[in-house]
Amino acid sequence: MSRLHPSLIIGAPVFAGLDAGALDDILSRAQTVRLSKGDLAFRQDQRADRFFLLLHGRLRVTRLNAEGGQVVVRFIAPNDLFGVGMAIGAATYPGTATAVVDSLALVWPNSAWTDLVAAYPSVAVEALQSLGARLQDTQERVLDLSTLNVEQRIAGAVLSLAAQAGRATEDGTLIDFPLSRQDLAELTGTTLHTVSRTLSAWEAKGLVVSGRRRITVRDGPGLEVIAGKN
Amino acid sequence: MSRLHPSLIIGAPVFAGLDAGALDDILSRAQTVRLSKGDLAFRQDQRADRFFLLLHGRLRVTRLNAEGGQVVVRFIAPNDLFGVGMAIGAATYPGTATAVVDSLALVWPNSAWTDLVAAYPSVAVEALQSLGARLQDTQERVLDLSTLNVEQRIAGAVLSLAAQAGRATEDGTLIDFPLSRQDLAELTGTTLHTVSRTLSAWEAKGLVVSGRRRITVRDGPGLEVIAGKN
DNA sequence: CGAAGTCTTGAATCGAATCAACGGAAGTGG
DNA sequence: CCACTTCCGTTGATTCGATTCAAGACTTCG
Repeated sequence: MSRLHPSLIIGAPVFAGLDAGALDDILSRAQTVRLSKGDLAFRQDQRADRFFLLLHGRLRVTRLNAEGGQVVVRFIAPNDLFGVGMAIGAATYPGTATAVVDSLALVWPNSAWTDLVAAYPSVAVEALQSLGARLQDTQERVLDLSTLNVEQRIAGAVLSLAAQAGRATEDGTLIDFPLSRQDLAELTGTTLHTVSRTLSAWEAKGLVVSGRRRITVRDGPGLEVIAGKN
Repeated sequence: MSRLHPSLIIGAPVFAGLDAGALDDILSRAQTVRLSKGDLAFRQDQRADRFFLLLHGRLRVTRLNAEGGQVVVRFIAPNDLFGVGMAIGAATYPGTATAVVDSLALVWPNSAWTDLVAAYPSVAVEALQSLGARLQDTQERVLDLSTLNVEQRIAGAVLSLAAQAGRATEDGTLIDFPLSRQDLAELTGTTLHTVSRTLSAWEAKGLVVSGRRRITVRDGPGLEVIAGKN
């Protein structure tokens, strides 16, 4: 097996501020996993015995309830740490992580977490910050679900995805991974029908251009007015 | 100022496993705050320069959005750490904490956090776990808001409050702090009207007994059937 | 005792889900 | 490479749960 190069993880916030030796040490405990489109990194309720860092691609994390209802918890971008059940004291993964495009990740056994935190305390601090940011986001989502109507929530979700994964094109900002109406519905607590109608209406007004699993934002400020967060 | 006794914080999970000397050291940096019913521990968007541990009483944390919509983020119980903006990298408090009964808390300046984490690493680990549990709860709430109807959500909220703050009485399990219809509505993303109708219907079926800011669960299993999480 | 806060209940309305049918694009296999 | 199937999206019609509007009763407290 070939050595992994430190440049792989130098951009990851969790490992920010560590020197080359530390990065080497951290990498020496990792393995790489390829995930083809549709493959799972882990499944909900499975024993959480490994954690991951996404190097390339995009993953969707979903969570199911007893009656079969499903929500999209989040989309994982490169340099995001995920599946850290151990660090937060969860025995099993709270959701299912699916590759939405061909992806590449690093994996560590859970035992490495304790060692890493002990050897490099900044890792725990960074993990705490990133967890805090996720808690904030999730609380914001509860607020949105409780106080905004469907159109406002969809606008907010599209804007935040465009900010997270936008790529400039001649048409506007393209959300740079395949995103279905169903995905957007599960992200905003509505149905694919309502999402479809909403996007059609926006397209008629020139706010977005959208197609099969593709959305391009043409008029961000216009969407912000709809989202009504300021 | 009189010395604070270690027994005050011995029950707090964040400080679990520390010896008497450590607890003394930690307490020596703290001050106590009394909060009368209705007082605020901190206000949303205020600079987060202190963090707290609740010793006695109950606090409600709420969060407002731009249009004046409000949700209850959580209720804080004794031994809970709260207002830890600093640890999670937030410059300001993300919500407002109000005492719902006369309460007593310990306060530390933010600067103490860095020192504590450095001197007692288990504090960071415990904080990570408790933050993880809160993230889980909040994600569960997103799932509930997205997939359950109002009656199911209210049932779930009542059951979880009874589990968190229940006291056995001859009538059943009383939620042991003042909880208005409005509070429950802001916790479940509905209106006080719908909560009132729902509780009235449940009372007619013998599932609960409720009155002004009081709810007693008479038939927990009955509510669990309604909540439908199993 | 008056005033503010909390709760209840009826009636009307409305936003979004559901039901239903179809069109088109992408992937699969012979 | 074409036929078939599956997946994804659109749009209309209908229904329904929950909000909104409205009025009044009860409780607590200064």
